[in-house]
Amino acid sequence: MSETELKETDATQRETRARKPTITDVAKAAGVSAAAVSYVLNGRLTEVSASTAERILEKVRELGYVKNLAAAALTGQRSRMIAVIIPSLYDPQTMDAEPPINPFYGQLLIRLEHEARSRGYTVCFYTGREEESVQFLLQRNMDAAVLVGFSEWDLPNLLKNPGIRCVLFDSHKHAPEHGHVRTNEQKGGYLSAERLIDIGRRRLLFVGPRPLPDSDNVPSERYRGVVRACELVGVNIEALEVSVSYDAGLYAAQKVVDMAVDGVVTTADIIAAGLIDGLARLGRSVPGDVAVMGYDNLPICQYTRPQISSIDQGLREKVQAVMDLVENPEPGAVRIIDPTRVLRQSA
Amino acid sequence: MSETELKETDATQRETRARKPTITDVAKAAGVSAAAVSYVLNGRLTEVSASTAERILEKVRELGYVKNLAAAALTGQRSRMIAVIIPSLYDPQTMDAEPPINPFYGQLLIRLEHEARSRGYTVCFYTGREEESVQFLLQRNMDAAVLVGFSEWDLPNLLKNPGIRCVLFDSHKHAPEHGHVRTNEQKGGYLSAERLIDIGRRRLLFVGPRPLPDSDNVPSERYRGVVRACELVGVNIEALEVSVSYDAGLYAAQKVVDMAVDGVVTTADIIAAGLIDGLARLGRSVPGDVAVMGYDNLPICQYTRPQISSIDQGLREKVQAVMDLVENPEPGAVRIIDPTRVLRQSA
DNA sequence: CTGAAAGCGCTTACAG
DNA sequence: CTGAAAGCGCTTACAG
Repeated sequence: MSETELKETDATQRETRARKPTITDVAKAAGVSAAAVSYVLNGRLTEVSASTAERILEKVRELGYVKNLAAAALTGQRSRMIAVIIPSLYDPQTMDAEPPINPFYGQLLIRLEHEARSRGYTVCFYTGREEESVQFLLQRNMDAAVLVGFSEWDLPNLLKNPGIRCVLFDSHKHAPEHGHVRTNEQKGGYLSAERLIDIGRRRLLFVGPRPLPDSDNVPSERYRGVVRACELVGVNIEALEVSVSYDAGLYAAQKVVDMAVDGVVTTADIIAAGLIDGLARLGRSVPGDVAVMGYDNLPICQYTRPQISSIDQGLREKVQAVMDLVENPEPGAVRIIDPTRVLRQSA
Repeated sequence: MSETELKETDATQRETRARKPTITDVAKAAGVSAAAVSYVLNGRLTEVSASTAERILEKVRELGYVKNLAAAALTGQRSRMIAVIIPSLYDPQTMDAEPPINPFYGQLLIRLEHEARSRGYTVCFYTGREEESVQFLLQRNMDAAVLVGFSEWDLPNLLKNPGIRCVLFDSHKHAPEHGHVRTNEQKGGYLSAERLIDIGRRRLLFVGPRPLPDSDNVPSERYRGVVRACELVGVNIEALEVSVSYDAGLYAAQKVVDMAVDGVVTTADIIAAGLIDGLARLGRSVPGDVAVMGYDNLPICQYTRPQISSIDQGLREKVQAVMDLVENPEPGAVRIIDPTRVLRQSA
């Protein structure tokens, strides 16, 4: 019995075919081997004659064949999936997502997906605990994890796991095996304070997560920039520790009044939004009595009254840098993007 | 030569092992077959003795084994990945994501991921064109696609492809093969208009995407609810067509003044935010001269001055309903969630 | 209760 | 230039 006969028998036995055509279906239809189809699909044109390739591609179209990427990934290829991990989204205690979520993360996700897709990547999104995210990344065979804004957190399991490639985004900790993308935070702080000084403010307050003298996390770096700007002209500066939320800004308003400051550097637009509202409630005018700088340059800067002057962190560039490092990892690489100042009404 | 000897030879030949342990590695370490490991991993405890299971689990821990879900999915299992498709995120012409993105989508994504994860699903996120998304879903073997807010768009390739399970979110088109989750839009419109009427407004304007008499898309349904509320008390109502953005709201302000209305129903908080700012520029007070209702009850409702009274669409419940339908598909099912009214300052 | 075998859909050397 | 074979990591009947 010849090979051909055997094959035909096989074919007839499987009358009821799975809905989704496979590479084998295409191969049969085109009268070639699965290997040939694979070659054509992967652009290895030297391996197949032009006419066969043509025939194969026609069958691909005809059958509506779509490659199963999971199967392809199994043979040692990259999965072309990346995961965005945002640990700070939830209250770590309760893991509850109920309360105000900084709209910055939505922006980031959307921008990142756009850039990733243009390069042929799919983005998954994960907000669980660290230990679980290690499991997740391994299970799903992610090409890389983009770790967003972890500050004092340790992520030893993630960072040390040799099977996981990471790109640290807005994270101060240096991981020698991984890539890093961040804004020049000192410059951001400097630009912010400088504006307040330029418009004649002399009693400044920094409002945001606590800056630490011996840390290089985001708020600490920003504060450093603020201090630098102040020292240049001998202006007074203090710091008020609050969390990153609208309510925190609201709360800060009373302090601002008590301390009789005339200019505030915040570390987030949503803090600024809360502060502006809080000050209004206390009968203070912005920027008249107190000038306020935001940070991130989110759309909400336009929505508040007065509109928020802010620092744009160059998200577009940062997202490109992230994908560059995903595609061409450079262990220990640090990409630092310069922020710019966007003036509106609040300062 | 015995089987055992052969196996040992094999083992020694692969001294340099892949970093990530496989089911076979675990099997070898535990001295059982891969099948046994698989059974234990999948909780088929009847197939394996308790002592063997124990031994296997120990090795799993010891080796740090993590299952490759892609491989598992290959054997006909579900991938436990879902994709959130948001076609309306970009300008369909340019596919450019630059300009204002409604923060609602960020909220939705984050909530959905939370709910999905708690049920063991991973969420991917996709904003490409329809044709490409079909390809994407098939390639990635997604269990389901959550189609967010498509209105006049046709998605024939997506909806008709038998290989793709969809859950339509806030989409008016009825797809008999798929599940649907939406808000009771008529009620939302009704609640919004009712509030304006309650506070004595008699010249109302509906501001949002154009409502159509013969359509049951989101704005049309909301408008219907608005009209119903107005007819009950003989109040005048007109409609102004704008896109969903802050700038559109800003633009609408002049019209609102020209038309001398005293109450506005918008279809989105960001429209309301723009409108409020636009009215302020024109020297009108909100809610004094014009009362304004938002829609979605986003965090930004707190940030504006005055704060926006809005309609909460019950996102939490909706997200649960979506996942219910992902797990237990009911072709043609429609889950309708009732919205609630949240009063602040703007109305 | 346990193991060997076949298969999921793809890719990659390796012979012809 | 083309095809048969082995393998990726897992699961599932099917014999023992």
